[in-house]
Amino acid sequence: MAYTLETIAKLAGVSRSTVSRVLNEQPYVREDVRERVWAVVRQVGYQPRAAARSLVTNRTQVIGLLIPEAVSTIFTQPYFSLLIGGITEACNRHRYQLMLSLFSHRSEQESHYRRVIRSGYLDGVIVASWHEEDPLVPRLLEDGVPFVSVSRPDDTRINYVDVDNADGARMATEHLLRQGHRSVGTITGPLTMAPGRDRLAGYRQALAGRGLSVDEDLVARGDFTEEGGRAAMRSLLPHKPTAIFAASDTMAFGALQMLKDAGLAVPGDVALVGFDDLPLASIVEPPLTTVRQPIGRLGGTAVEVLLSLLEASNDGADSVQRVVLPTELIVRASCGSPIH
Amino acid sequence: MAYTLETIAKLAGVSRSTVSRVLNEQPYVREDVRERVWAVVRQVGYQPRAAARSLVTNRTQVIGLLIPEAVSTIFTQPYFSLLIGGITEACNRHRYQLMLSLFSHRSEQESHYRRVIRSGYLDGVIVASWHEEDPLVPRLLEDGVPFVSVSRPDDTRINYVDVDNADGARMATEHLLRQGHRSVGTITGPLTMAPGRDRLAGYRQALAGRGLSVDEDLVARGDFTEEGGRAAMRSLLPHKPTAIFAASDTMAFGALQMLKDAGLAVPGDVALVGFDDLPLASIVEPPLTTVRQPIGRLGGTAVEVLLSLLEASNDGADSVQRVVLPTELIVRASCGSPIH
DNA sequence: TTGTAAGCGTTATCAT
DNA sequence: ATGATAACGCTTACAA
Repeated sequence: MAYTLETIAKLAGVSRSTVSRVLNEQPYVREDVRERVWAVVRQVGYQPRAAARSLVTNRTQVIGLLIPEAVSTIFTQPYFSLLIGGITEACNRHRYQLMLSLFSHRSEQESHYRRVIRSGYLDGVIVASWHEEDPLVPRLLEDGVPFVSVSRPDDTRINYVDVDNADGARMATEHLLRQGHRSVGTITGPLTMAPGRDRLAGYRQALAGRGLSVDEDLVARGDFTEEGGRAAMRSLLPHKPTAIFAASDTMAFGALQMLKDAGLAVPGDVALVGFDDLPLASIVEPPLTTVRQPIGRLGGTAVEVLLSLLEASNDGADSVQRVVLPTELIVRASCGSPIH
Repeated sequence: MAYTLETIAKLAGVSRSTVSRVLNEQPYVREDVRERVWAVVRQVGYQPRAAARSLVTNRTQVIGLLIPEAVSTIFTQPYFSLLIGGITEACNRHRYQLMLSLFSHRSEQESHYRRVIRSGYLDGVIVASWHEEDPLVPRLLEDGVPFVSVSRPDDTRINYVDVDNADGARMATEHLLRQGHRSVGTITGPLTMAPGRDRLAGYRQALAGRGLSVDEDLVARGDFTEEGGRAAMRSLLPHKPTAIFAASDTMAFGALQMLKDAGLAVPGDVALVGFDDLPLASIVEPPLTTVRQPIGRLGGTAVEVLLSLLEASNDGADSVQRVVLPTELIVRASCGSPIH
């Protein structure tokens, strides 16, 4: 039932090696032989065993997507869906497979790491949404596993793709300032993640650019989740901001709910700008002004960078790759009309 | 650098087979030897090569999730996120890996099938969101690949897990009828998918149960997407339904937008009920009455059924497994207050 | 209880 | 241009 190279070889009247050559599109096979072999292969629907092949080539044609975050957190945030979509599409294009590795608990991570990474299942890895203190990334580095991060890390040895978070945040905040707002608050992401820090930095830059000092009471820390956005907004209310830059749409949605619950109108009482431009951003009431980041493209680019890394590791070349994609301010109703 | 069984064997002063026995928790190894081996294994951080192991065991500890639908379609529907979440969690629990296989184009499917399924990458497969005319499933059946569908198929040889779609739709429609509505329309899913057909059947049952005949003008065909919901709703407007049962929340959201655009109030002018209970259902304005299906659990159960299949294929047992989970009507504001 | 040796299905090296 | 044959790293009879 299960065909092997040997079977095909016999049927085609050649040797194993010749079949292997044909299958791998290698030269030095006579044209008619090549065709004869292909004919047999197609006829019986032969497909080489990946395990056998990988045992000798040390390649699996599989890359992993590691997201060291609770499963529930991940899939309530459309960000990840879009990211995975982009990654998947790129994988298909390059005929690579994608292994999805999400850990609910930190404790799973260790056993997972051994089982999956070290057992040679994967040619390389894309790491998304990791915190600086996570032991995973240093370990990948140490073990020499080819990987790319989808956010800018502090460590300069790490390959990454990211958007210009600070710049996006700056644009968003400047837009609010241009509308005449002077009491602009922000809901930050987790400051253990570079995007969280960078977007906060962009917010500060915008204020500094106008010669304004940052009122630390107007800086509330969130965690990129909707619930976090609600909580942060609640803590900001007493300080009466007239505008808020939330470091993610999801947090902005939470803030929006909180504002509604508090009887405040958006943008009438408080203007609101998010970050991401999730599909939902244009649907909520009022539609959310936000900083669009090309999340899908981010994922696709990560794949491409990773594959180029795998290529390079064949040659021995070995320079760090960094890709930064631009963001774009999408103005909708939630920030009020321009006052200039 | 890369340790093998041989290395460990030497370091521990035993043979390859003994190390293998220890690693696989087999009996007939002296306790002190066992400990000596483990010590070495841990010390050098040895991890068996998956490919080598799989070459001889014919097992990979990897299952695949196949979704033969455009990537973009998939990830704009939270249904899939929740499903994948449930699957992932179950995989982690059982120490299996998950390979994500989504095809954008039908043409990719064929090459994908060969590369991934037939090359022995996977022990088994979960298939979600497939249409009856899709050649994929018959092919899996023919090739004897262990798989479970996450929707009820027509073919009785297929293992599946699903919710009771007809029952859920019946509950939803009956609820609308109980409120006094007599002009109840429906937006169906694709009728090439069992859930689409079953939910329509449930709608008809409910009407029949009240001795009402179905006005076919009030049955509009959708495709489970938001855009499809909008379009279907638009086609229903001329027939002036006072209530709509949409076969998915996502379509209900689309319908909701269409109704708003048409200047109709929900539930004032038209009552609306969905199906799924996505997180968003409770957030939209007005909050959506809907039929809750335990999507995550559906995914987890699919994994469990699949693994039991893999077990069984060792023994030779081989009966079709079917699991049907219950649904629950969640009443919110979008269907108006009960009139009884 | 332990070790020896024969595969598993490929690729890769060497002859021819 | 083609065919033996030796790896690759593991499991699993079979012997001891």
